Amino acid sequence: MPELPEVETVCRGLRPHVVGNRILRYHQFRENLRWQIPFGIKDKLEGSIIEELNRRGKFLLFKLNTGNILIMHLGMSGRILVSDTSKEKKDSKKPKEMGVFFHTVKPTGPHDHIIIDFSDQKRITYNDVRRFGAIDIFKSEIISSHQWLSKLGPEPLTNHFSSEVLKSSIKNKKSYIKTALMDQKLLAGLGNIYACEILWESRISPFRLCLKIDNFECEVLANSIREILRKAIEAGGSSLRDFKKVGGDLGYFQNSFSVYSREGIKCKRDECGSSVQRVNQSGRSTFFCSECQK
DNA sequence: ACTCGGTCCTGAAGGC
DNA sequence: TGCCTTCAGGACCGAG
Repeated sequence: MPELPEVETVCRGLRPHVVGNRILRYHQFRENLRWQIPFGIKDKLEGSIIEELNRRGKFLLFKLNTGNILIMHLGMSGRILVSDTSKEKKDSKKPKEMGVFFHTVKPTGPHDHIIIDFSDQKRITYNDVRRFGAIDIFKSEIISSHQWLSKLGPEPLTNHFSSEVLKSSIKNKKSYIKTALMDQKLLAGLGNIYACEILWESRISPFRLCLKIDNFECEVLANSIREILRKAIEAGGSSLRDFKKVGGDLGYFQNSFSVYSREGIKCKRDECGSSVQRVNQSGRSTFFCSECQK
């Protein structure tokens, strides 16, 4: 689900709730998401304070005061929601089982897999229908040493990325440019939606081979990448089916899509009389305008 | 070394 | 109504 703008939106929404906050309780309701959740994660998290929350590509990085770093990926359908348990109404009709008041936490909705309670009664819930998400915890001075991060390409919105960097990473590739844009080793954070949108903006066909993209086109592409991502973040990401911000609100960049999910609809360029096509490319739907994109 | 298709998982939508 | 197929924002893995 979430590409860079959605993960950035989650990161910004979550940050004021969790940074400086102490983790009181960690609860998980299954032992795996995409992969096994590491044993011992509960003990490493409980009692520690979150010092920083950052994003790298599509990963969220929670830096703890213990030196541990919690790393999360939302996969296709992962969501994080924040709630305030002090405001929830007490369930007075709840039977007192055997007169014992064990503090048990149960998932509140289907596909709630992890709940983290903080000392100020804030709660974050990780929900993931398809369970392609992942979570790990590790300790290292060098964040990029983690295997999920070590092969990631540059961040598109920093000065580690430029048209020259893009050019040098694609110049010998035989694959389609669209496939390359979605390759996290090349560039961190783009997925199917934004790859389609960026190519339309750049007027470049998704079927162009990387090695045939010239310097000028790389410059156009690099500018579109920065521009589209910046606008999508500003809009709070795109909400199609699963994505919601941490407070439950929707992003609204989907209203600005030029091609994605617009099969059969007229191309957004006024001077273009053509309509958006959808084709299968390397197993993913590609939306594009064959008139404007060459 | 590089590239591509299959695969994991659940649920929504559409055709018949 | 119900059953079946297709599709979905990701990315690892193994075959070629």
